[in-house]
Amino acid sequence: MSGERYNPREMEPRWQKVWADRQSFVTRNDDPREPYYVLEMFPYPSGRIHMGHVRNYTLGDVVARFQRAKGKNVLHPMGWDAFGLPAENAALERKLNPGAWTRQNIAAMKKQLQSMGLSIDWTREISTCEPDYYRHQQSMFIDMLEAGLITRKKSKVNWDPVDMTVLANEQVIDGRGWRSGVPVEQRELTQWFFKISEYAEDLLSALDGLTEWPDKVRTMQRNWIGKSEGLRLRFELVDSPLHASNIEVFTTRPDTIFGASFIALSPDHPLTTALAADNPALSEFVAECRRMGTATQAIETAEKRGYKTPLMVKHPAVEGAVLPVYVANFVLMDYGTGAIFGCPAHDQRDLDFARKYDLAVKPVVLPPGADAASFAVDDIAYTDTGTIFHSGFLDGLSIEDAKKAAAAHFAARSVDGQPQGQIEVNYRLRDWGLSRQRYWGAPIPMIHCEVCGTIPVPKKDLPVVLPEDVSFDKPGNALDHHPSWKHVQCPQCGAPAQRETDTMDTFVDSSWYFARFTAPHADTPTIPAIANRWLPVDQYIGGVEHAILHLLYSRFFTRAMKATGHVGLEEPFKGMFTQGMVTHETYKSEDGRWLSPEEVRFETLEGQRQAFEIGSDSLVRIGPVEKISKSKRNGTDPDDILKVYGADAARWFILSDSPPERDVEWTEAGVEGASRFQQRIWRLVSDTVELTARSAGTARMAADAEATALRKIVHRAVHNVAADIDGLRFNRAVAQIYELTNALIRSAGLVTASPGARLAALEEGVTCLVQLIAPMMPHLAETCWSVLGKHELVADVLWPAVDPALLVDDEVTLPIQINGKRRSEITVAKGLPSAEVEQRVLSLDEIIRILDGKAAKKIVVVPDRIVNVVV
RNA sequence: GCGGGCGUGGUGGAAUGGUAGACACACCGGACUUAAAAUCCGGAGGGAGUAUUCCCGUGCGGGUUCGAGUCCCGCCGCCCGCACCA
Repeated sequence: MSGERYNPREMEPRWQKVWADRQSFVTRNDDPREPYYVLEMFPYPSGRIHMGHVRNYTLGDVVARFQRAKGKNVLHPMGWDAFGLPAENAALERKLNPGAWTRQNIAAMKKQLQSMGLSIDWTREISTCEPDYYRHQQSMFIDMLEAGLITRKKSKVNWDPVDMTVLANEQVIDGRGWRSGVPVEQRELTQWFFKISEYAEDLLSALDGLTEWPDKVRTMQRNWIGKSEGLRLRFELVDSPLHASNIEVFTTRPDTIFGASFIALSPDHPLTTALAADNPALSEFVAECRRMGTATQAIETAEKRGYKTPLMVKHPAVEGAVLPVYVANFVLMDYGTGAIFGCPAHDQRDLDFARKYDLAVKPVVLPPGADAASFAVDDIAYTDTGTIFHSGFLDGLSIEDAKKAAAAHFAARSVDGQPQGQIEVNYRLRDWGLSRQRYWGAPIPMIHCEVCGTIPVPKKDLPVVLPEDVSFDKPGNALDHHPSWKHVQCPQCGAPAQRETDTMDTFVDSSWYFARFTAPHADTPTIPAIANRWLPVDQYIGGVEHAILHLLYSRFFTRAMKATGHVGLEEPFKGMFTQGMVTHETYKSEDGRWLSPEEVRFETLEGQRQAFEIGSDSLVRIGPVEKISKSKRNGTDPDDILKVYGADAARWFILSDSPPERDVEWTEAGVEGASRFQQRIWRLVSDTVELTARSAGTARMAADAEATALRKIVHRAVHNVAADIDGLRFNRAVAQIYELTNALIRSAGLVTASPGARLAALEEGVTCLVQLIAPMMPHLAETCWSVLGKHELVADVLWPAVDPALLVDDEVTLPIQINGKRRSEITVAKGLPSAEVEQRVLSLDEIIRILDGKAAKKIVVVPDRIVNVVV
């Protein structure tokens, strides 16, 4: 037996079948054990899994299998984020039916995932493109609409005038449609919105409670929500044309009001629009600003430009002073009030603008230590701390105090019957527009009736099923073009009416799938009691690219589901983990073609690794390690790797090489190493079984020192590996397992001489080793487990119990430092009093020699850790 | 510009303020073999020395400490996110 190699290709499908037949990973909601929910972000069914998926699902599977071994009732489901643009593109480019294309991809990817040996409960599989799923989403949409969480308003979209379609921002390249190549227009459409902005404060403050999330993600969300506290300030117009008598601005720097030298309006401000109506020059300026607006990258470098209007406002704090009103290209309509006051001395943009249009630059914040008489601002605005000066009643105050004083001052005055200044909190976060003028998405369950208005589809008529007999011959939304689908009778008055043909943003689909998994076959969106028992997800794992939108939307949606009675909690994900990317070397031929790893072979010549193109044998340039991408062709197909090395080797390698939050470089050598390690374990297990068989009947002797030493190593490894898996430090867990394996192999070589206690310790160690590798290399572990003569599955066995007595040593080896440099060491009984340690150290021959008669000034003894002699 | 992170051998990376480089990959040497693969044993941060051993070493410069990769201050470099947000 020991001569045979372990054959993953044969064993892996076999165990996958055993797990499936025994329903090993089917999770019951009424299982009394403590629940544990681990979830990886579900994939978009593009057709094939990639290395990022392999990493993501391996990480999750280790957690799932480990928690199962710890006795938890583990929920580890999988589904498909199945709506989205690529299906429509496939329809356009290859004349495929989006639904058929998607379902075929799902089938292929499911097979691939299953070949990875993931411990997934496939009975809970869901796919967002099936009416079974989205009918509940439609029903919740109606609930949320009725609860006032959804609104309908006009909003700008990118419109491709040739394809007659709305484009996502990433489909706009240099201001042009990605397919048509024509300039994109901004169009106003009436669209549905989730009122996420009403939850801005809650979503922000609750971040503090998400202690098991990466700081990076929390910070990104915080910035995205973008809270800023300031003052809404009203400036009286000198003349009041056009029904307006004042201009409202938002500022976070009311302390600098005495430095104000102009007012700037957004090109989209209502007052601008009114002024432009009979002013062609202004309306041309506005149009120009809009054209700039689409080319997002140009914004950073765009010059500050303005148009001076005939309007003037009164300075709110300086009697008799007036300020000019400009329309400026850098003022955003959808933040604050769409108007600002410019204080050039203390804001870089305002300064750039003021220099261009020759406006006053009056410093009002004096830097510490600067001279009030001579301090001036040149080309760099002063934005640091200081003392307010040249500012009337604010003089001498700190910035913070001046902000408060200004707020109080303006609150007490009134303009047009309203306070001149009001404290206001603004958020960058805007409402979540969920309408997509797209076919392949969940239909929004609304009906437009000329008589009754826009009304929800009655719940009894749900789902509003997406028709799959569609044609993509015409540009635009295929759903809108369907000959019959949108024509319905109004459910209220019976008159002919039209369905809403917009579909929901796919982010809606992914904002609640984690809740659906808890009761995937229920005929309501959730069964609240069950959802509440499973949620929040204990450990959610995915890429950092979803750090903002998906996670924020899910956090909002969970709150909305709570408000509508579908769950009883607000935060969906207790633990969040963002994995790093999978990278690979890049290869380029001499004539500049990217080569895939399969097209390259390597040789080591005089210690130098060189690459050659297979076939032509011409030299290949080995390029930098980069994220795996199609364009650079530096990816390996997971299928090929699984076929050659097996799932376990791939899993093991991807866990072993880097901490999971960092990028990992996929290397052939690395996965080969994993494969070799697999064989070492297999040999160790086989040898142990053989030793046991040969020594049958030999009397067991009492434990000797050797046996105890081995047992200590084993128990320590069990303890440490558990702690490392718990902390998601898989690379360290792997290192621990390597050390244990090395120790066991060494000891297996010694056992032959004297069986008995040592063999028993070896057997215990090997049994534990198999259990330790089980979460990571589950197929190999099952094979070893059965060879060890166990009858149950290792997947069903509890994590080995650690004997605490074996974790402590009765002796410790302390390093001895002289002046902080390690010079020697001493082995003493654990817990030996410091005074005694000190005495023994000083009487060591070696220490006496090094000290060479010099007296120790001080001796630091850190019990059971280290000794430092200071001379 | 703002925010976050990271700098340790040839490489990926270990290291509650306490022996820097665990473990692995790659490499080198040896054993086995007709040979290769596989496997096993051994070596290895840099420098000096036959050697016991000594000196230097965690991006750079300071500081705190008996003791700093780790903490503090100031730089340099790289990566990521957001960005005309008033």
